[in-house]
Order: sequence, then structure tokens, then C-alpha cells
Amino acid sequence: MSQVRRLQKQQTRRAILDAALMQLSPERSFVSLSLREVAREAGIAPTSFYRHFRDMDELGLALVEEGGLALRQLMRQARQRAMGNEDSVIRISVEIFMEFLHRNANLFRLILRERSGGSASFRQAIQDEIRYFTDELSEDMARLAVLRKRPIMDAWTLAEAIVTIVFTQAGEAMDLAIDEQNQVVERIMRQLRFLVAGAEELAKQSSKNYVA
Amino acid sequence: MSQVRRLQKQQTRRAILDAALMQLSPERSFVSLSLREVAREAGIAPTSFYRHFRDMDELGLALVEEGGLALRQLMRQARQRAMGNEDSVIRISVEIFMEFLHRNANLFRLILRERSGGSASFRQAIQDEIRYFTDELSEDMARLAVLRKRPIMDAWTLAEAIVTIVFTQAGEAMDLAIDEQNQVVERIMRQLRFLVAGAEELAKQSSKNYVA
DNA sequence: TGTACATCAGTGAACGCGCGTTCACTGATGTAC
DNA sequence: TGTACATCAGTGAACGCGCGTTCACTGATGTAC
Repeated sequence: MSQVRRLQKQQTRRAILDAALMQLSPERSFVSLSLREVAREAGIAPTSFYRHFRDMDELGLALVEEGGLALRQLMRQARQRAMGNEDSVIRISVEIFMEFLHRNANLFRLILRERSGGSASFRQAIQDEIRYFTDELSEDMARLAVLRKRPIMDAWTLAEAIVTIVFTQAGEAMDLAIDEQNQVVERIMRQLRFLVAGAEELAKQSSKNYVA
Repeated sequence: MSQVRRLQKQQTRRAILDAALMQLSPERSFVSLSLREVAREAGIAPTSFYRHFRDMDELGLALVEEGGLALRQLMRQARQRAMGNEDSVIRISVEIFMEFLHRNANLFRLILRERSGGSASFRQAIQDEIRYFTDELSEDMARLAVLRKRPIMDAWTLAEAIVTIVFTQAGEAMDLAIDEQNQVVERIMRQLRFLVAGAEELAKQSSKNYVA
């Protein structure tokens, strides 16, 4: 039974991932971290890093994957809690998002802020996660529209706009004081309401045209 | 007449600014540039850099200022061209934006992509420029709403949403192939129409409530 | 169970490299008379 | 106009530093018999 070794290796790997996350901050982006810094923080020799990752890029990809996992978890939870609360779907969803943002602050920092800047594969990985999130949201929006009997226009484009606004604004808000954050949250919700109302209104108008 | 010296110094300063811009790319963010790299590209000794800027941060701030200038120029031009074209204000504005994006690609890259990651003062400067742009757009939206006799809700929040979407999406699109870019542009325009239609619709509803 | 060998996560020394910054200097440009 | 001095943009040598990566190694863990 090769248990002890595997477990220890897993622990060290975890320590490296955590060390990298720990060093992220408004001032420090992932690309600016050095292999030696991470190793130091993780309590291992710089050379040991290579037993777990080929280079910092591979570490970054592993972290993006964790971020994607968190996003999917978030979405699942939002679906559960928002169900049956038709009118306040937006409020509940944004609140859950902010909650997650705080619980996994540095993981989200990675996803939200390193969309540009890193290596090609790194940026691609983040984009893929966001795309996947958008796809899921799009389906939810379409389903919800049917449920409410208020058809919307172009669910995917709408979902993309929502994701753009929530991710960008929330990413900028996450390091503000709590009351400023609440203001941002209010603004985000108003903006999402604009989007949804507009998508419904334009759908209404275009269906009228067909009928007329 | 201390002309020659002043002119030469100005030229070198320009060379440094251009050298920094030249090195920006999808792969390379400003924070990742080194003083020596910039000096090399500018054709001067590393030590000469200090005759013009205290450090890379000060150079970054100078570039952000240039970016802000470009943004204001863009807005002025959009106002002129869009005037009297009520129905296609959105199309024209987005097209002008994309045009500017290509003409000043690396300047925009700086503004659009380094919103996070740099030093505190650097991020603040970019945020200020975007804020200023949003303020102006907000006034334009309000003015336009009166002109069209279609009141909107909360012009500033609307303007913020528009800026968020255009800047984020366009920033991601700028390095795509031309036909993919056109698709993004179409999506951006649809999203802006959602926003405007929603802001109008919600204004209508709330005024109805007051009347009733 | 005990023994002999294989595996492999973690290590410390060493490397060459590019970095930011300092310093004293040069020589063209500018100024005062 | 000519002369003597001041200014200051640009320089080359030198510094100490942290970096990523290589290498041969150690010793605990795992495996075969």
C-alpha cells in the first residue's frame, strides 16, 4: 500500500497551491509571483517545486481549474436558493456571488483579474471557464424566461452581458470597504435589471412585428 | 534660447514612451516590462532613463495620461459624428470605438488591461480616466434621452454598464481575427440595446406608478 | 516476518543572467559679460 | 563677436540581488521474495 508517500506528496502539492493563492493581493498578480517566492511560502526548497509542477504556468493552470470548480459550485448553489423566488432571482444571485467572492477571494482574484497578461494557455484556460459559466447561465435564463412566460431575446448574448458586468464590477469592488461594496452591488443589480427588461422588451417588440 | 536641448530631451522622452508602448502585446503587460528593456528599445543607456522618469511607475502614469487624452478625443469625435443620427447612435459610437482601438492599440491595451495588477497609484489613475469617461457618457445619455423624449432611469448607472461592456468585450476582442471581431461588435451592440431599452422601459414603468 | 533492492519526494550547492540603482564622468548646449 | 563658466542629458563601469534551472545526493517509503 503506497499510501503514506502519495498522501505526503498530495499535502505538499496543496501547500504549493495555497502558498501561491496566499500571495495574491490587489498589488500582486499571479504572473508577478516567482517560483522561489512560492516555494519559500510553501516551506519547501525551490527545487522541490519541480516534483509537482513543470513551471509556474502549470501551477497557474491548476489554480484556474480550482477557480472553475468554485464557479460551478457557486452556480449550483445559486440555482437551488433562487428557485421559486422568481422576483428576486437577480438579488439572490448577486448576493451569492458576492458571498463566494469573499470566501474564495484569491481564487476569484485569479479568475477575474488575470484574464489578460499571462501566457496564451493561461488566458485561454480562464476564458474557457468564463465561457462555460456563461453557457450555463444562458440556459438558465432561457428556462426562466419560459417559466415566467416572458420570452427574452438572444439568451446567450444576454448572459454574456450579465457575466461581463458582474465579473468586472465585482472584481473591482472586492477590495473596497464594505459600504462602498454594497453600493456597487446595488448598481450591479440595477444594471442587470436594465439588461433583462431590455431583452424582454425587445423580444416583445419583435414578436409584435411578426404578428402585425 | 534654450531650444536645442529642450527639443532633444523631449525627443528622448518620446522615444521612451514609444518604446514602452511598442513592447506591449497580448503576452506582455506593462508591469512585466523592465526598465532596461525599455531603455534598450528606446536606444539609450539604462541610466539615461532616470533623466526622464523617476521609475517605471512614473512612466506608466505618463502613458495612462496619454490614454486618457485619446479617450477624450474619441468621445469628442463620436459626439460629432453621431449627432443627428439618432437611431444609429449606438452603431456609430461602437464603430468609432473600434476604430480608435486599432489606431491606438497599445495605448488602449494599457488602459483596458492594466486596470488591475499595477501599483496602487497606477490602478487609481486608470480608474480615474475610466470614471471621467463614464461621467461624460452619462451626461450625453441624459441629454439624448431628453432629446428623444424617452426618459431613462439612472443615466450614470446606465453609462457605467455601457462602459463596462464596451471596454471589457472590446479589450478581449482586439486581438482576434477580423471576422471574429465583427461578431463581437454585433454582440456588443445588441447588449447596449438591451441596456438602453431596459433603462427606458423601467423609467416608463416607474413613471406610470407615480401617475397611477 | 525479515531481507535486499527500487522508487522517488525533497535537498543544497552551484550556475549564469538580467535586473534596478549608484556614481563619477563627458561634452555639447546655454548664459553672462 | 569672443571668452569663460555653468548646466545637464547621456554614459559606462560597477554593485549586490533574486531569479530559474541543473545536478548529484539522501533517506524514508514501497516492493519482491
